[in-house]
Amino acid sequence: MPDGRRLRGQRSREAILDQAVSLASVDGLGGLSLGRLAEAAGVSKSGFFAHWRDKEQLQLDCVDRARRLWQDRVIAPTATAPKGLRRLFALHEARLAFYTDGVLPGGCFFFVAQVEFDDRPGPVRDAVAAAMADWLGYLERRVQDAVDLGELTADPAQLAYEIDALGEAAVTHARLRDADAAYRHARRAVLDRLRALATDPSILPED
Amino acid sequence: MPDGRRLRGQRSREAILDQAVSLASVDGLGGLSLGRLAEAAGVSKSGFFAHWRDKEQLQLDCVDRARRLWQDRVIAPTATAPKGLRRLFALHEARLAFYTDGVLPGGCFFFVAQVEFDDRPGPVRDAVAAAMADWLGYLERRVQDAVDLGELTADPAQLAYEIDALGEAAVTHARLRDADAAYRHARRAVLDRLRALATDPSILPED
DNA sequence: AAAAAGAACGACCGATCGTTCGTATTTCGT
DNA sequence: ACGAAATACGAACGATCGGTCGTTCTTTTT
Repeated sequence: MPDGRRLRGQRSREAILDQAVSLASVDGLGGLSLGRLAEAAGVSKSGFFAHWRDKEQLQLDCVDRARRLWQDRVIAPTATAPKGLRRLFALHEARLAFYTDGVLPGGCFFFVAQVEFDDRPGPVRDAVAAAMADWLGYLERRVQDAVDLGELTADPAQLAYEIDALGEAAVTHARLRDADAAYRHARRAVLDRLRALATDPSILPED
Repeated sequence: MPDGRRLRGQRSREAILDQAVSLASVDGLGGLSLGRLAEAAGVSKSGFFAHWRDKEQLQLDCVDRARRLWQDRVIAPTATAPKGLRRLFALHEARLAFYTDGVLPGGCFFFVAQVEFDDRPGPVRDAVAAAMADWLGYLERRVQDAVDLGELTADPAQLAYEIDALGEAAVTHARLRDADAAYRHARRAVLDRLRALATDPSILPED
């Protein structure tokens, strides 16, 4: 049980990590520079190495931190929605809220990370791939829930791909084109798709 | 009309540019290093500056080059398909073929570029945004064609967003998860969506 | 009280980054 | 034939990169 000196270290470690995830959501895990990170976190560059052996260790911890952030801000809030179709759509809306609320300045950590590392073998790529596999798997299981409840007729893997793709694209569309239109299209696309596959579309909102 | 010396210069300029687009499709326009680019293209690093004033000029030319590549390999081949719904789906299939054929080692230049520059103001961002606006606009007009022919009932901007999102996501899914499944899901998603909106679904393949 | 461990620092390292400069060679316009 | 222009080069520049080292101060452990 840490306190005193160790507590202070742990606090600054978390402050650095939060800054790192934020900066990485904009410039990527590679574009993240230790000098700029240290400056933004208010520590010296060498002080950084008291907490991480090298940049790669920080990157791996960033993936873990971003995972928990996603868990807390996207997955957890949907627990109040009724299991099945409505919770599935709540998941999509929570994701869009994550973007519109500006939780991360770059929009989505994993979106940047997977584009950056999908062609770069190594431990970081594996961690990103595992995180994406977990997320997609979670989506699939929520689709399966709705199927099991008789609310939906769908292939889970197929529908999970669609929901993820339609939500993810909102990040860049919002930044490079029209933000309102992007989120509106992303929401409408999944809503229409779910209503089309639903046994009883009336349990979902009309718009 | 260039020849002789000028011709050689133009050739090496194009060779460098092709290499740049290829490398940038993997590491991004920023991750692209002039040293590695020069080495890959077989010229000296300083020789590069005989063709471009600075890195930004190269990046802008890369955007232009990638646009023409997309035009030649995705848009042009769909000219043989019947106008309307079938040409719209042919466009999606041509895009997936662009990925599966491995035209660019990183999959899609613009995918990487837009993630990289959506938060970085400047001329390159503007060029990327313009290219994406052109592509999305083209998609919308092809949707509108199908609507005008009475083959489709859809909001062009909405459907264009969906088709683009469902195609784009295949790039990272193919690299980080299962390639076959990614392309299968991407194809199936758009096919199902178009068949659902079609006046006469039988003019599209069943699978 | 002594010793071990943790946090943080400034100074510095070699490598690489984008870029500039001077120069040599070759072809083009006149 | 001749000067201008284009192509390409090697060497070097300042800046920044990730990372190391030695040191100081404080806390924890023994």
